[in-house]
Amino acid sequence: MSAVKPHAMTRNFRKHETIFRAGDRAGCLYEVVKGSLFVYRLLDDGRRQVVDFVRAGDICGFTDGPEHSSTCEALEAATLLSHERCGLAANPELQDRLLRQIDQRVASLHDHAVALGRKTAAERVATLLMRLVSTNGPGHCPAPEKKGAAVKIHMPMTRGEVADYLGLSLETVCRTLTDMERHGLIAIGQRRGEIKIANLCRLCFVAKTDVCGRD
Amino acid sequence: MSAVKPHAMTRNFRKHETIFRAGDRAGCLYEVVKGSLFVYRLLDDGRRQVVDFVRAGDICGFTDGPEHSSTCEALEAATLLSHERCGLAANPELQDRLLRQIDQRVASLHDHAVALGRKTAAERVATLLMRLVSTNGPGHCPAPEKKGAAVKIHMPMTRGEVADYLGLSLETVCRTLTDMERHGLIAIGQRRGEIKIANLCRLCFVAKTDVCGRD
DNA sequence: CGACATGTTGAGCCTGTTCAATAAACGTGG
DNA sequence: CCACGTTTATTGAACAGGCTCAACATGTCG
Repeated sequence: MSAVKPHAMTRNFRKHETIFRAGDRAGCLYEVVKGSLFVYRLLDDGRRQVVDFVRAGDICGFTDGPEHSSTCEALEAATLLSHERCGLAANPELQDRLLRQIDQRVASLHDHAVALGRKTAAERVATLLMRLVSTNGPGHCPAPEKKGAAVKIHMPMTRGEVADYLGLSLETVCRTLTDMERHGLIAIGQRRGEIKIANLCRLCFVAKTDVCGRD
Repeated sequence: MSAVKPHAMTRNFRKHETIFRAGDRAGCLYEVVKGSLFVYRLLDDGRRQVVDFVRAGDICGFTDGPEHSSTCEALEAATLLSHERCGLAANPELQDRLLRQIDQRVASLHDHAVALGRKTAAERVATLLMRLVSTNGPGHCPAPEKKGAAVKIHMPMTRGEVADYLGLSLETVCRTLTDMERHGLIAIGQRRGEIKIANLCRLCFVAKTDVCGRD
């Protein structure tokens, strides 16, 4: 009903399609309905930092100033709801969701800063794997009912993308995953993006996420 | 007038006083009127990451879940407005300010992620110095009217705090600052926290902030 | 099936760390 | 205002984690 969501528009994106580019005029906020995106920045010499993963339920498109300073790309096929910023005032229901999103986004970005600033390569990789498990937001044990159980996860990004997210080199990500497999922490499937975590709690311990220790 | 700001309360904090601690129940948002704060997280082994600096006009206290996962401390004497979260719905004027803050906070956290993940020690230090110059938000040249001019700044934090913000060791921060002084980029004052930037554009170039290159 | 992208592994190097000693600045009380 | 203890800053030397460059293997998709 257009009365409820005055300026919302649904759009589908394929893997690797661009949602917005650094420099684009920033008129919209994007709400992920299905799939996932990632947001990155580039330095002129080509260095890249993935600053956020955005998943179903999350909102992105935030930017200071009239233009985007980051680029946003679909990590896998995704469905988005785009909301005109100018229609925000007239949409208190979206405002509500937006306010709830802030806490999640900020918490996620804080987690990321801790990983980038103070964690070792193994801790960073483990942290990411744990994040990929969690269906609940961060800050909750991803699977409290199956502590210590084995879980299969899908990692939709390449080693290079993981590296650029974790502030590591592609090779270090590779080596770290191989090491984890050697130590029996995970099993890397033959199909790309398939990883089996042998023991959640053990991985959580390596990640130093502090989440397991909270209860 | 209590009708305008139903649940707001002004409080003063001295340098190093704690605003909230990790684990505290998160009932309030804090708006900085004067001074500045910093927000950090600790790992159990003592590693610390400062995840955000919060300055006049900024809002902090965001957290996923019912408890704070970070600690917030006054960097220098500060005046804060605390707003009960439960009163937010009844305060559209604050909601507006809050929505505008999101863009700034997220942009600042993204900048920080780029620094932590992909910048060298010198680039990180330069980036911080540039941030301390800017009275305008990030994403704008801090002083477009005096490109290339000398500027005096006040750095209210210790080397250790800078290090924990930039994901470096205290010693590296020291050495980097000394190097910059040797190269004539900055002059470190005899009084603590006093730094003179010899040439803004040169420092901006070292910071690889991309801000100077935008126009 | 073949071409191309992605992933894995190795060797040597470099940036930033750690540990340790010294120096400078601050604040307090006389 | 100065002496003294404490905190913060600086500098040096050796080490190490992660990077770079390079070769090779494995998947994937047309």
